[in-house]
Amino acid sequence: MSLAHALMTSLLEKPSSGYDLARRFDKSIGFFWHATHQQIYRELARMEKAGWIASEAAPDGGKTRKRLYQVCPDGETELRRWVLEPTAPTDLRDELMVRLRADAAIGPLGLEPELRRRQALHEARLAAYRAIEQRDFPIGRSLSREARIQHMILKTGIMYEEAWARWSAETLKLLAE
Amino acid sequence: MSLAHALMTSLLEKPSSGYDLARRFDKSIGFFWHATHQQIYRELARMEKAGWIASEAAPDGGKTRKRLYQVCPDGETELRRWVLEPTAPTDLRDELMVRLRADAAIGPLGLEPELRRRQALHEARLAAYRAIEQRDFPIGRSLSREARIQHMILKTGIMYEEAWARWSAETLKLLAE
DNA sequence: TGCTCCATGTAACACGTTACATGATTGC
DNA sequence: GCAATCATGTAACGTGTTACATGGAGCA
Repeated sequence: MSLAHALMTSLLEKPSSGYDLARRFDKSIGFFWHATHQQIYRELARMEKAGWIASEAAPDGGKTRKRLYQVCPDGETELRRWVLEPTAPTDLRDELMVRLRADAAIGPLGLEPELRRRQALHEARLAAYRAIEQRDFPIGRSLSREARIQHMILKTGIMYEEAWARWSAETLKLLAE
Repeated sequence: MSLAHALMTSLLEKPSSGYDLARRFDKSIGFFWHATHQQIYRELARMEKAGWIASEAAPDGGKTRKRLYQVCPDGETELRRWVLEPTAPTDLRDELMVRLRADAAIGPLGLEPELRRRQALHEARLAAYRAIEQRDFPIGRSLSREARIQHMILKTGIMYEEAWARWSAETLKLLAE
């Protein structure tokens, strides 16, 4: 269970509603970790029951049903404990790899359009990340420790999309041979 | 549902038992896509019920309970259909990223040992993949289309582990600042 | 009035993990 | 005889996805 900890990390920086979390889930985490609102509401309910977070009606005079969540001391203790647990690396596990392998076994089946689509998709994301990088981490500005780590996380997303875009191009070349 | 299609791809190349599939799940897929034997047995049962695969007792004279599965025409039809479906890219979603983000918010918490552990882990995998590459795809040998695609998939795994090893090193440097 | 967005939720299901169980074969 | 490995399975649970539902607020 790690969605809970990801949400607490977001809430630590800014108390938010489930709806807000669902939409952004926090800039530098949400870019590469999507969660549906159902998942988030369910998890928030569990966390509140466990005493990790607490909620109050949003300060809008009861106009909306919005609830603001924030992290309790127990939640931060739990987060500190969890951070130092060992992690298992995430598998690659991209379906395109399986399709490619199937194409090798019984193909050629015409994967080129899909590869071009994927390449465009990764390049679009790459452009979006780079725009954010220029906006939030301009060159030559000295940054706090926190900002430097956040920048590192964004750069990881950039590296990831670069790698997939390059991979798509290379694989297209291979299929064209 | 894509485990089914991954399994069929493996079975197309070599009819196998659930046990065999669980152990190797096929070289160039299994390296970066792990599945437990329970998942595989459950999936094989479903696929047989759907008429995608068929099984027979292994030709060992009933000595073991081993069953050999192979792909039926309906299964191959389904696989061909599935291969051309559009794919969604896999999220990065590595827990280390969340831990790092939490460290930025409430840290420093001492993530260095974990990062060194992860770096060593990725480098070990990298070495294993490279050994396989040298064994199965020696330089200067001309390869079939199928082998070239399989080589591409292995190289993807190599790129992936390289990227994570490099990332670990860079992040360690950042935390040491 | 009707549309879109805000904001939260229930229910059912698919997929993945962990624990436990069973019995046969192989090797020391 | 005992342990390890082969080979298959059941059960329970945790996480993630999809469909559907509800009602208020803001705007043309």
